[in-house]
Amino acid sequence: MSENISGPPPALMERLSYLLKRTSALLEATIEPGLARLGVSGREFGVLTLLEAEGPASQQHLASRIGVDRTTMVALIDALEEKRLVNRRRDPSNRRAYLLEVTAAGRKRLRDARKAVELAEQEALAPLSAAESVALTRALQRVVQTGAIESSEGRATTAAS
Amino acid sequence: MSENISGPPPALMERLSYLLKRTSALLEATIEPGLARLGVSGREFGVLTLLEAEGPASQQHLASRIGVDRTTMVALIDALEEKRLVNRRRDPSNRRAYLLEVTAAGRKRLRDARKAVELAEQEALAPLSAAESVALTRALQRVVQTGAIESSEGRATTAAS
DNA sequence: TATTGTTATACTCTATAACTATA
DNA sequence: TATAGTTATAGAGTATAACAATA
Repeated sequence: MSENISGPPPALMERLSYLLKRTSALLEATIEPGLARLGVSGREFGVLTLLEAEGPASQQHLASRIGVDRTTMVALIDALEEKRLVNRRRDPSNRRAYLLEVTAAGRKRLRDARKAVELAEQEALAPLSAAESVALTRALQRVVQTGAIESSEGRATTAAS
Repeated sequence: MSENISGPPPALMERLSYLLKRTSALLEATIEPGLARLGVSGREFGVLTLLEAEGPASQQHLASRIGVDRTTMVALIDALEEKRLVNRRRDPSNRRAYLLEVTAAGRKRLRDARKAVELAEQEALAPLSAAESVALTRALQRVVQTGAIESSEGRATTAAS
């Protein structure tokens, strides 16, 4: 009947796993509203980013790149296609597969979404100096890079958005 | 039929949200096997840590501290109680509530689990220098601390383990 | 009337198995 | 026989609603 505005548990603030999960959730919560106003989810933003960067690709390719099953990809692309942000074209050289491509509207939407995401990222990183933010990003990049190499000898790990 | 050992998409490696999610997933994947061998999940480890640090507490208190619903807490405590790691005692001053407490076996298990977690954390952070690891932890702590303050004016965000 | 723990239930997310059309 | 996309379905995880005991 008193201490209800708790704040994060000090006992967990030294646990890197907790810090990462919580920071990730925090950033996602900061990002999602902005993206929602633009009519895309975090994951859709990831798919659009990937598709623009790595050219026309099949659903399967995209799925493996993003770390989800190909069956999960179906609904994702369904939604993006319905919003006219992505196009399904048959691959002439393999008519089982699609060549997915970002539409003009999709590229425009992606630019706006990227701005919204970058704004949210800056907001979440407000307590850090510019140099610290860069250091954080670089550190995470190295961990992911190394971890990805090692886990390619074992099971694959997920993550989109 | 060639580029199958992909690695992380460069297009997403500048996205902090992606880096955080992926690092978090990577670390969790590194931690879980070690904890599994000790018979606890990541979330159970979090509950034990919290309970040891913040003394006897009710399920509701614990749930709000960890950011889950009180109904979710029931099964969690059921499992910990069945393993004799946590004890349910009625609160004499409020017989609706429990006073949950870590058993002696629970404290022992927690010590072992903490060692396993710290080992996994070091493994995941191997590509960073000691100074960089500390900087990463400190940076995340500040982001979480600040973010927690701001989101207490809005909705609560989750994260356990 | 409100609160703690509980259960039943529904919802979300994701993967596995099985089908189709292509190869 | 294998592969790309699809569908149906099942499993994990979580929350909402409703109930009993207590306040």
